[in-house]
Amino acid sequence: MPTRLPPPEPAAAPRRRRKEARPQELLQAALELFVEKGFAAARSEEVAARAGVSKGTLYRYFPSKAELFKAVVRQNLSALIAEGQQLADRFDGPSDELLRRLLRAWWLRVGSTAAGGIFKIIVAEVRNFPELAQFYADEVQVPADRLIAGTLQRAIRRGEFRAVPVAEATLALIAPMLFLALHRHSVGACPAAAKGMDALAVLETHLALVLDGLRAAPARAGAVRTRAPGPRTPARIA
Amino acid sequence: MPTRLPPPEPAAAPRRRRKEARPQELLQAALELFVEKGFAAARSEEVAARAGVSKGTLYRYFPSKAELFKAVVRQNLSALIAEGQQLADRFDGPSDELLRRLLRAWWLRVGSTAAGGIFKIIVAEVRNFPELAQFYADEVQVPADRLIAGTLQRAIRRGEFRAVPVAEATLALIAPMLFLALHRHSVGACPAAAKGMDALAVLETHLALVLDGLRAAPARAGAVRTRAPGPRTPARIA
Amino acid sequence: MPTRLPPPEPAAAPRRRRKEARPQELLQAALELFVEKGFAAARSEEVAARAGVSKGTLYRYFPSKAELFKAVVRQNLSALIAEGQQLADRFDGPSDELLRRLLRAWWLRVGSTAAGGIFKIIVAEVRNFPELAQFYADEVQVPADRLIAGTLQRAIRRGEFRAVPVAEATLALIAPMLFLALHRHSVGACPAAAKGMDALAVLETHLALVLDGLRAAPARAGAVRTRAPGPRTPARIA
Amino acid sequence: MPTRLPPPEPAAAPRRRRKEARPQELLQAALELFVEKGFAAARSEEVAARAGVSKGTLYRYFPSKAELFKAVVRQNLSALIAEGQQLADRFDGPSDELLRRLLRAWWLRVGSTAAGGIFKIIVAEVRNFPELAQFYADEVQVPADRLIAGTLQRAIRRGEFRAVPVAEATLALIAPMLFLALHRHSVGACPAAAKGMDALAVLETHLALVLDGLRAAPARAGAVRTRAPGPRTPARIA
DNA sequence: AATGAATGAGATTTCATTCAT
DNA sequence: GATGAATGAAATCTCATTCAT
Repeated sequence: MPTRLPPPEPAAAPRRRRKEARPQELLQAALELFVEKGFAAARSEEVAARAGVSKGTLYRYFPSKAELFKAVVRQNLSALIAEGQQLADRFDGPSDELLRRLLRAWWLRVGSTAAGGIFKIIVAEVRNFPELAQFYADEVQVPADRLIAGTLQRAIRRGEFRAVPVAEATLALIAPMLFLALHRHSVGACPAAAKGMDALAVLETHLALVLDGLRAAPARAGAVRTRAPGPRTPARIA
Repeated sequence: MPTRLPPPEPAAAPRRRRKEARPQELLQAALELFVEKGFAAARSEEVAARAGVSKGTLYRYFPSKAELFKAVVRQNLSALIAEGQQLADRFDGPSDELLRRLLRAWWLRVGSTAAGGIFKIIVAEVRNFPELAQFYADEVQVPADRLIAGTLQRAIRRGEFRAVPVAEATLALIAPMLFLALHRHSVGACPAAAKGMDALAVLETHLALVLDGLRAAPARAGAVRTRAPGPRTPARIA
Repeated sequence: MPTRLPPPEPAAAPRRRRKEARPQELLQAALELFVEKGFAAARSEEVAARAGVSKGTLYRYFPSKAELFKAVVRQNLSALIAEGQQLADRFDGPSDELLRRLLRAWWLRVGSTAAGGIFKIIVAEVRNFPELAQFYADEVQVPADRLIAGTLQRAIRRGEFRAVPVAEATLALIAPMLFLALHRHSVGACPAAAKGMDALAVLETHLALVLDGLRAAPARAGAVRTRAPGPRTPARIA
Repeated sequence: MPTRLPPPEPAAAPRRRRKEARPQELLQAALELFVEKGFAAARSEEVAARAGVSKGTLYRYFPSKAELFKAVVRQNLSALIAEGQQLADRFDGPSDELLRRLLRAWWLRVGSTAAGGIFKIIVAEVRNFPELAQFYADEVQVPADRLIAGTLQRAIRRGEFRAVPVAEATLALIAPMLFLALHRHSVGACPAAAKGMDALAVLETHLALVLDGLRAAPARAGAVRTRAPGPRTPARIA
């Protein structure tokens, strides 16, 4: 649970200690505010105010709003992906176990926290800020995709999963988790649309279903077709 | 079917027709632009320009940007939901067939078209525009939920589906579709992150897996647990 | 003498007429303010206010402060240079007469008016705004130099002037005029340093001296050496 | 002699010397930066950085940016003027020789060095900083004018020069030199407008011409009129 | 004495909305 | 009815100056 920042604490914290903690405090405030309002709508000044400093101070630490956002992304997503990749590299148990671990860790540390809101921002504003689009692709999308798709391929290679199309399966695997994260920070955060729901329950249901469907065993053959025979509409994801 | 706006002076269409077609053209232009840029970032003037009229004219038809957006939502989502509800009300075949029809229609007419971008806008900006949040909840969320959740309940009542928690299952059912729609209009539209993928393939895979998992039959009992026994983290969707 | 703009004149001028006069009024206000404060220090809002409109209106007509400045330069300098070039092209009297006409016209229409202040701005800020530097070089410096240097060469070709180094002579010719223009808008405009002086007297003195010195006749040979024999310090103008 | 600042840690200079040299280094850095960017646009922090100290230290030595600038002016201009005045006071050779010495010294020690850039600053920014205007008038303009005008009067009194209007002649005398100094630090420093030219050649040409014209001898009477008989336009230098 | 963290006024530019023509 | 000129509230970012350490 993201702990609230303590109030300014006028004299308690000596200058020196404050200064070292500043970037952290600013990043935390920025994460919160970006998630609440989005990148464009979040005002730098409010980020600063929430971290208990003035506008000018924010700019001492981060040269622009865009760089501030990048720092938020790095702090909250990059580390986790790197850890996941390390785990995957040395893991030698069954692949579905690896997948479960990766996805659960993601949910616990990202999806269910404020960091999950970053995806809302990306989804919402990537088209308006090409610089951020590129950054996100390089810093998050590519490594994360390599991690999950790589794990699926490992599973297929080891005969644990059927030979499914990897890109599509990757998306099907993570879509509900991302969607839940998105939801929590948008409609789910609105009084108007509030509707209590157990996110973890949804996720577990989803995971159970999908991992089950991926399994190599020929159980109930034909019941699950990887590729539907329907009309080939050209609905390609750009 | 969404057609491109004609260039400023289409000799074919006499002035009379243009005038009557105005609202349509404005709505179409607004849909496109809102989806491209988002609600806040789309400029009224550009909407007007894209519809071939002036800013002032736009305001003659819609009293504010917010009302324009509402009209876009009504035109593109409300009608489909109503149709779906009508279908559900008089349908008496198997429930999974009904669900397939509803979801396929949604994909064909919303998810795979510009209208699907409305969800991106909602996800991104509800929190910044409470008025829109309320409107969306009333106009889309509640009726759509009633339609899908109602169908699930019908299926359970008729013994076609197992007794799953309806709210969670509804979400798990629609999440990947919404997610794909979102994706198409955000990361998927960015050159930086372009990655060809067959959306329909993802959807069919997903539908097959999930509907399969929902079925009442005791097939491979235990393989799919509706509720995971793991630690009950309080990760409730707000 | 630059006539002051009339006060806003609330109802007298109909919307339409105002609109057509706007760019002119804005350019006039911009010229005045740029000359008073310099490019960087002049505030867009004050330019607008001086033209009797609001900040936003200024930006309807000129997309940025830099473009506004360019428009001011074009209006006040480019036209005169072009006229001068035309005169030179069809002039067939004695070259010193041509030079006198060119320089007097410059003084009357630029040097002695607010437009002369543009040189102050260029001198002061060209290094801080490379975009303006390039613009000025292309739009003013090169054509003006061609005009004057060309005239000197014509004079030399026709045997009217001695074979002086053209570039240096061009500078020596215009330096005092530019300097006077500069002076009028800087130190000369300060109460602290006010010192009445007859600009035209200075100029005529200068012209007389220099044109006299340039003449081809061998009068008092040696009295005026084009190039001093002193130690060749490498004091080259960059 | 202006030497480049040493890099941050010059082993050769012990801490002691550094400390004593501080004001010098700061003044040198300030001169360079003021000349490059102008008074308003030069950032205090960059001055400090260029002198190898921190912002705070700069403020320890000079209480404000304006005072720093004044110190730069005093160091670079006042001394030379005082020297010139001393020379003039005890000089008893021909006046044109005195003038040549004064102007050449000025060019060698000011016009051709970074100090010459101070005039660019004055020209550009006096109007925006009345405090500096007053300071400059008192500290530079008045004494310098007294020196040159005094010398002219001496020459006239001694019958060496004709009875020219002193103020105008003073200006005509120094204008090209100032102009060249200005030029070197503005347009001349811009790659866009670079045009090699021999500054000293221009100056010598000018000096030769003007001193020649001033001479008392009735040489070629009428060729050089001190005051043109043309229409008396009221083009007075403010 | 020296540092550099902090401040906050201020500058350019954007855009929803109004309303005279 | 249609137009587009005009407004002015914001929002990002800069920098001289102060002062705790």
